[in-house]
Amino acid sequence: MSASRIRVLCVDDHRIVREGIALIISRQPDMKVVGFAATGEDAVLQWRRHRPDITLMDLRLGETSGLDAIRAIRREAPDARVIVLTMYQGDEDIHQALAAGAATYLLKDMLSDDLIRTVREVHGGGHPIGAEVRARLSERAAQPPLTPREVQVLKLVAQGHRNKEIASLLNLSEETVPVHLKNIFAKLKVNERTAAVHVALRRGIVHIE
Amino acid sequence: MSASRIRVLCVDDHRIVREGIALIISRQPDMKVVGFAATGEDAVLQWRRHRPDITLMDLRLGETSGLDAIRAIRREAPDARVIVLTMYQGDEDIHQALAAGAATYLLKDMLSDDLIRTVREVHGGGHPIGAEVRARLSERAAQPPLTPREVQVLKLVAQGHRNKEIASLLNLSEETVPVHLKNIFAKLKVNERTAAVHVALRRGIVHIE
DNA sequence: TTCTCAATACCCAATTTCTGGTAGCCGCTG
DNA sequence: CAGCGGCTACCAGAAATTGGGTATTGAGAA
Repeated sequence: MSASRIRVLCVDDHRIVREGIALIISRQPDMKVVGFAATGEDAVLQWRRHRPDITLMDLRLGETSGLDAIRAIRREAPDARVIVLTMYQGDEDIHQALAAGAATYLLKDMLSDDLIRTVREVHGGGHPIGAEVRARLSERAAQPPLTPREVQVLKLVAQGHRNKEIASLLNLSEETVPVHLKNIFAKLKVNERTAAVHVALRRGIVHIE
Repeated sequence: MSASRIRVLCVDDHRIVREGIALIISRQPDMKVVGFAATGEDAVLQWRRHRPDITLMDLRLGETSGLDAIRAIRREAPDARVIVLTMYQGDEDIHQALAAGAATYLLKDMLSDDLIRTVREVHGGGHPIGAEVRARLSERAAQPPLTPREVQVLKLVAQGHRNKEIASLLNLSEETVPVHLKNIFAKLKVNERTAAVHVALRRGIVHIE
């Protein structure tokens, strides 16, 4: 065994995918998989235990969020190198992940050779951002961002709540919810709640489940 | 090389996943991957070309649907053995896939050993249905099914269209759309359109993109 | 054939949502 | 400190949705 293999932690909520990616990594002479995790909490625990050189992280891990795991890991070790590897290509997903400290963002529709190359580049300190991901980021930069409160309201709308229920859930006056919605509609360039939910789902601003 | 390896066609729109699954399959002495496809159309073409013993098929292949591919393949060869391997666990997804002729339905959150075992069982003519999948199916059996027209209306609602727009898109009177919605609400046990969309997304009755 | 069901269309009342304002409070920043 | 943005609250009219009916047509099953 060579002296300095790149040690990889593999985080994905689908066992088959974890095993497949592990096989791809393990075939490389200069890499090895040192641990697995299926949830955000477990990812942080495994990271502490193994202190990997690279963490391959999916977002949306069942109940928990890979985003929170990235933040927790980077808080403990600001130079930790996390590569997001996911199927979600919403501009908000991408922005949030990179803002949380991910070194780069990969879509699962990529060749394993490119994954391998990216692991080496990030291990060497690089931040290689693909063309498609870059394009999504600049799209997002051109859009007005929603405030935290607006996102909160939008999530409840996406779950099918009425304005009255949302007001009650957030301890707001019944008159305030429509105000937030008005601003949300303007920012998302729609004029009704179902359309707002549709746009928000596609952009990764809110998620199902 | 042994005389009769199980010949597998691997259909998934994510290259990394395709390669990972192919590695898992190829490690088995009695199996080999004979082809790949990333879209529904390509799946049918590759199936014709290779006539595999087993097709591992994801649903939701970008634009196109794995469901249509299953139907097309089974129409050409009613004894073709297709295993659905996907992350979607909506009861409607499962029901549609099995109704289209899939031999079984696997969730990606499974061990590779179980995948391997299932491939052998299906190749031997079995229809092994997992406990979780079976549970979802019986859930669905207890629900009143939506009619084709109702699904059509619901999809347009999920895209953010108003009743007036839906009526226009489907060449209906403006008065007919609310009737369909009333029936949809009753069947999904909700009382507003956003809640209906939420339920429909979780159950796999409609999809985003 | 009779019966059921999907699909269509119309009516009406109640409720909710949408759209336009104005305005106060608070925390942060230049 | 002055200004800005985020969050809150209220008002009011217009538009859309929701929930209660009834009824016709056509296709397919009993």
